[in-house]
Amino acid sequence: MARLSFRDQVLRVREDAIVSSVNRLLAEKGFDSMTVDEVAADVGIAKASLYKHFASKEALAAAAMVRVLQRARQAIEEQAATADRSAFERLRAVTRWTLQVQLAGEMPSLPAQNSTLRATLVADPKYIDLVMDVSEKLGEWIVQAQTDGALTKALPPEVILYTLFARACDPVLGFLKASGQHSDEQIVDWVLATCLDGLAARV
Amino acid sequence: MARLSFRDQVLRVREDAIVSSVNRLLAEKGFDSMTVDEVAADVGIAKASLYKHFASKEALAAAAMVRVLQRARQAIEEQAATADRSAFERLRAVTRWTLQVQLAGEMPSLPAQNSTLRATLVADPKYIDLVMDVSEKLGEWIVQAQTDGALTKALPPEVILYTLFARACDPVLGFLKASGQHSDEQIVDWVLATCLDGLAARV
DNA sequence: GTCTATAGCCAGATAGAC
DNA sequence: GTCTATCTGGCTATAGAC
Repeated sequence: MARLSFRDQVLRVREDAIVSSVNRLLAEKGFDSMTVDEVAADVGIAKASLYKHFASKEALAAAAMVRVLQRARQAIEEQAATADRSAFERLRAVTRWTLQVQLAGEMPSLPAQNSTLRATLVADPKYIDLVMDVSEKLGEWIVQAQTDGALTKALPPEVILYTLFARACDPVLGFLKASGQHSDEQIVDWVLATCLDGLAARV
Repeated sequence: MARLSFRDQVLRVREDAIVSSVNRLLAEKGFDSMTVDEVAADVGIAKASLYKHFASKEALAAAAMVRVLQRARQAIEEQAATADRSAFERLRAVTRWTLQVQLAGEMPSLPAQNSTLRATLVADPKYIDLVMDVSEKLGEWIVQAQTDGALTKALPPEVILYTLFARACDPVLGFLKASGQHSDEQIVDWVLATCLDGLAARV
């Protein structure tokens, strides 16, 4: 990690505040409903200043995605560092982390259809590298857990990986939270159970 | 069903064509990205004519939701009419129907956060009645299937109902279809399996 | 009820002074 | 790099002739 000048440190801190606001607003309202004016107001700077840091609204969203993927990779590495834990248990822990982040309103949600947004994302090497890195590490655990007999062998690893990724935007969490009758931990436990154990009774 | 004059029949057919276009565009691009200009062009009439039929863009979306809910209720009633079928089998059939509709690009997708859209929906008695009707019928089957021992008793019926509803916007279907390596039936079978059987191995 | 033309608004992005 | 002020385009919705 290169030493940063004081100037650059200030800049880093400011950009971090911007990404935090974007992350929260993306989780709250989604990409289309979020406006750059809101972001600027939330950070407390002028809109034109925002554009000195990020080239476009899409670039703001990409930065938020990079940050949440960095957090995900960190969560994965923490699991990788644990001893005496099976691949299945590690996958379960990372999935639980994902659900907790979403329930806490810290998971940015992007529309899968927006083409200019997708173009910005795939043109961002940081984003691409992180997605591939996270996919690869989870993919290894999935194969291992299938070998261990903990995960079903009836599904291809690809399907399992996508199903775990999709927990980041599972609407059931929001439904249950909106009902206001359950604790966050209870909600996470239930959704984790639907994902891993399924709805059909286990004999 | 009241007899309709020829004039009203023409009108009915035209509005049906409008709702079809809205339904497809909502499935394709989502509510925010869909423009009223596109809808008018797709139907082949002027935008001002559209507004003679529907008061707003939100009203268009509500009409599409009502239609897909009517289709859902019909699918439920077809299951209810079958003999020698358990509640669990009926739920599985309806869930399969939902996944097929989504994979076929016929499931309108609306942002859960948009407040003016939500206001239009909850102000529409047709929409509300259909949601309650569908929920009630599925809820009865869920309780029955739990009593039969086919669905897990570890989850409240509410959680199971939401989880089934969420299959209407499961992104895994689109991911797998985008990979282009699997048939639609294969994709539906896999996602249905993740939902009902879960990812963990069954002993 | 259909059309053309346009009003009115809002959001993304920029100009230019400091 | 920060600001104020503005441009530009696109979108919802409507006016008004036929």
